[in-house]
Amino acid sequence: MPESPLHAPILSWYAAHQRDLPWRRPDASPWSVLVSELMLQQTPVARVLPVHEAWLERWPTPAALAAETTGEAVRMWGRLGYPRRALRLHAAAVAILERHGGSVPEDHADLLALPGVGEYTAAAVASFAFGQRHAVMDTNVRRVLARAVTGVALPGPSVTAAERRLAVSLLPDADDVAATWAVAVMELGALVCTATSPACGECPVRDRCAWVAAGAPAYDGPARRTQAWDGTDRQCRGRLMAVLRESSGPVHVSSLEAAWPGTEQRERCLAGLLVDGLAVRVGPETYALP
DNA sequence: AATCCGTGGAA
DNA sequence: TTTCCAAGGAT
Repeated sequence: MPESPLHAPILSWYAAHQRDLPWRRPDASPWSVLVSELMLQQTPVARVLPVHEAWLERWPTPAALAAETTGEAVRMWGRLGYPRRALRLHAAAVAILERHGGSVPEDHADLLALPGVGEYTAAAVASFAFGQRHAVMDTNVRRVLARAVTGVALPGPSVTAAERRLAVSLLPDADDVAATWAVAVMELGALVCTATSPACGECPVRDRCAWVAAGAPAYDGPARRTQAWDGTDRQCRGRLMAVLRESSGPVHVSSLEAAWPGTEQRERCLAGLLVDGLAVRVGPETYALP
């Protein structure tokens, strides 16, 4: 289906309201786009901006990053969260160098094969960096389509086949238009059709929105489990990683003990960090970034 | 398929 | 203060 009544209003809205983000500029490299996508996984734009800028300045190409240790990548990652993404980005740089001569691949399947690149990120890079026609399904797009087309407040916990069919059916025919459509719907979800308090008064398709037409009914799908935090392994790992990150060299176990009092959990989490490659043991009682 | 994996700002 | 959640991926 080439034409939908949603297309023109959303494309016009995007042309007028899009944010000026570094990875969207005309001179942004595919590498810049790929780095941004890894950083933006589960992480707000505002926190990504400064790290992305420093990252691209230090490592302007995949080859430059591939020449570094993984520890430097983890350190530069800073407090973005989910530091395994830094390892994956480094591994992706190595793979790009080895398999693609140092250039970010254009092919969706090649992108998907890179560490840290799943279905969403592969489609996003292929679309945003190379102007291809793909269904780019992130949480923003899913929410916009759930409301505007399906008429429900929020999408379910995982992408369904029906959602994917819907997204594909809405793709404009032309590659370049489809690529702009993808980023436009995403931007609408990020700026207007937000999760908690959507600004329907500013929405270009409010008069066509199935959810608004239905009276904006509350979410009634399966319960969305909220992640626990206090006392979890994730919190413990975060504390340990912060100690390693903030030290210029190896740290003694006493520093790690000071960061997390529970011995059993601390040792389990430290072992996990070693397995993940986020930390290394450099002496009988000292640890460091890899 | 369900769980795990960080962080910090905003409501 | 507590809760929610922000351009997901790997297992």
